[in-house]
Amino acid sequence: MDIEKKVDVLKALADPYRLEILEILSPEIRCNCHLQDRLDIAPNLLSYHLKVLREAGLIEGTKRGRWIDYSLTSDAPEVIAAALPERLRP
Amino acid sequence: MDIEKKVDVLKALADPYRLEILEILSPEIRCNCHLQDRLDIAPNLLSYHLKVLREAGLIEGTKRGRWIDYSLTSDAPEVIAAALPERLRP
DNA sequence: TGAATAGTTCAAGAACTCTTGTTCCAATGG
DNA sequence: CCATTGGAACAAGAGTTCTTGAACTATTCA
Repeated sequence: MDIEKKVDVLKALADPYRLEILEILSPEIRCNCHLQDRLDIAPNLLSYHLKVLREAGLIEGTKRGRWIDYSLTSDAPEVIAAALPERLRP
Repeated sequence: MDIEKKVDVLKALADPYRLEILEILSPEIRCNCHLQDRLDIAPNLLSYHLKVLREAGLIEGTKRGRWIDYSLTSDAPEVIAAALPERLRP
């Protein structure tokens, strides 16, 4: 993974809303509406943060009628591990 | 670890210079002058980035005459692990 | 079909971080 | 002691990112 990409992933993680979204999504798939209920955040702002996470390759969404089900990507843990300095991976 | 502190740690990681500093320091202690040689960066800017890493608890420096030896803190790996979403720790 | 709703996208401003230039402090060595 | 050197601290500007408000698209349901 090149350094630009590493920085993108780490920047995507480095925000309170986005960390909380990842915590919510980490045990299970959740629709956007569920995130909306839990986060006390404007809809368009939630949308923005979801986009940042999507572009970093950490989450993905599949449309279901009016809603979108978001989940972690299967390789999110690897993506995060690869972004950390080599000898500092926990 | 509270969420503000997690964000601070992740922000500290999310910069190309700082990632490189951590890579350089991860196998061994290095004086500031060595970092200066390797990084092609203004001295005061290096100083700024070292300060960010220091305040995040990832590195520490001990003065040796005119130079400062920087090293990773012993709990840097734990600090990083604690900053990541619980189920996403690699 | 047409109104209402869920979500996204765009643009502008606020807030923050990075970078640069300058100044300051402490240690070295003549 | 005084000039020099390495590093840190501060302030101002540039560049990013976050937040807000408005407009837009797609789906649902009367």
